[in-house]
Amino acid sequence: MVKYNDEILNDVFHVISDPTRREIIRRLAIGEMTVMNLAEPFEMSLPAISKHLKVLENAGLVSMRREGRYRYYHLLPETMDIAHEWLTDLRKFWTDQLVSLEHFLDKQSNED
Amino acid sequence: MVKYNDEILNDVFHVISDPTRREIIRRLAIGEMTVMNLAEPFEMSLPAISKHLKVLENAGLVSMRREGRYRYYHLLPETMDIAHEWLTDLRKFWTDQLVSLEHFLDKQSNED
DNA sequence: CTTACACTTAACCACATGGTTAAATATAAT
DNA sequence: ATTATATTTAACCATGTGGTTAAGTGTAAG
Repeated sequence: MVKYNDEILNDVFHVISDPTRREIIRRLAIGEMTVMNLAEPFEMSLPAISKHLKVLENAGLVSMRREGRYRYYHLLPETMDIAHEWLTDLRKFWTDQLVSLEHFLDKQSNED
Repeated sequence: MVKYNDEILNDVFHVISDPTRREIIRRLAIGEMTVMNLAEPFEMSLPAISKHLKVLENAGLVSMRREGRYRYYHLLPETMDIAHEWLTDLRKFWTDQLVSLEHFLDKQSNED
């Protein structure tokens, strides 16, 4: 059994369960961006975006560099890879089991 | 841009951000199980497990069949596939951009 | 040095979450 | 019929979440 860091998974999945944060991530995947720039398409106050960015940063999904009064945020893909890996491994697992489960359910319904 | 169902993603990622529910999913990936059986390794009341199962069920990640007084829960992989796909697509996206970002950051640090 | 700009922090609010115990439901066993 | 078993529902509680507005911080521009 592969060892996963449960706390990282808690954080990452929680982070990406919010649609605003998913959109932020998707936009940062295109390239780095300032907060102002990131916030622009959202109908939401700047502090709200700022909080989302902090959540993303604490989870290790983004980082930033300061340039004057601007802060350029960018993605840190490594952490998200852990989440992707968890899903990929699980997926592999259940697709193996799926056939036997279906056999079981078929047998089940035949017995009724 | 591929169309993702945002609400499904909200639900699925929220569901799997809880370690208890992840463990339930992992155990159900092995095969179907009764609630009692599922609850056994957790230091948690049965109602708590019951609630988790309801959350999983509402998100479309599990289903169950009744057999007498038992309820056998099993995975419904399709929904989770949507989450996996979202991460896979995003991953593809950023790995493409990664090289150019690193170039940019290198250029950046060289300019200091 | 004062004002504008790009943010973050603080204080607050309504609502959701994850747990609890106690009671309810439904089937099985005696 | 009565009791035991499997599970859910109800009522409750503490804590966390995602938003708000107002105030604070640091850099840039006039």
